[in-house]
Amino acid sequence: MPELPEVEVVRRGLERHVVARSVVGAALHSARVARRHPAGGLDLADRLIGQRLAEVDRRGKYLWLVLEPSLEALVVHLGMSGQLLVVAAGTDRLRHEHARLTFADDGPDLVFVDQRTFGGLALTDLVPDVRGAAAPRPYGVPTPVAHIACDPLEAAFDQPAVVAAMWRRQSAVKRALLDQSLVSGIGNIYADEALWRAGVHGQRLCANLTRPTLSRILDHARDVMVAALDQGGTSFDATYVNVNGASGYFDRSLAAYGQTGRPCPRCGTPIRREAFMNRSSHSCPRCQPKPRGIP
DNA sequence: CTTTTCTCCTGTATGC
DNA sequence: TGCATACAGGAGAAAA
Repeated sequence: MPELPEVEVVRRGLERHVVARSVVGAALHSARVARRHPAGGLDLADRLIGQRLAEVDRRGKYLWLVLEPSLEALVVHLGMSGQLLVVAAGTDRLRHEHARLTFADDGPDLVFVDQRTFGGLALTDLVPDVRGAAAPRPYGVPTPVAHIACDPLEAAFDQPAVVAAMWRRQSAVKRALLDQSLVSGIGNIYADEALWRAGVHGQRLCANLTRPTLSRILDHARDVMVAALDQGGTSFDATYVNVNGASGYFDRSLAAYGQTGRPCPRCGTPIRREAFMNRSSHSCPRCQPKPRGIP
């Protein structure tokens, strides 16, 4: 699943393959891919044509291209299975292809592919970046990103403030890690890994943890995402931007996520899987004891 | 305001 | 073999 490291790998690929190019054609193949664009897919496509992709930026799992001359943003969210692929101009439509941009230079097309269709595109205004005001972005951020918190890799990420906000919460610490308005970029995989590294069960209440412990969990979240990014970067193929290529290699380094029944790398106890928030949580029964009152 | 639950989607794996 | 069911889960709307 694309979380922060995978999205960053895609951002770097776009920087290399599409930034500074001008859109000459845009096709949206399904209404659903533009469902977050209120004016609809035709409007989105029309407004892209003739624009230059001036810059690519990211916050958490959101990705966007700054358009010139309109100074709007093409916002991309990959959802669970979205991919941006750079393919030779004019190649046949791909399986699960939902959108395609073609360029004035007759170079490769940019294709949005998404099997489970939780991802999508939108064209929105750029607004001043309030959340990241400590390290402002020259173009600002797209409207749908304005309510998203900074991610742990941003210069403007204020960890003491995030720790304080978490500590005030009456909710499970894993729920807080997944709340993109508190800290962005963390999904189910890296939440489980960060909690395993910290030796904390995800159903512990934030308010019952110490602030140093919460801070340590965020440190681990950052560390594990940087480690994944380092490996994703090495698996990047020069000819296309591939989300699966980014996460595939790091799979071998996961200690908890998806490791049900395998020995905990720290103590050897089999990793358990539990249902939480309508998804799966993976943890070590010995290193991450459950809080009281949780069966 | 804060916190939780529900819904969207389809390919793959598993069970009877 | 065939059909039904569970599962993967990000994010926003709706509900509590």
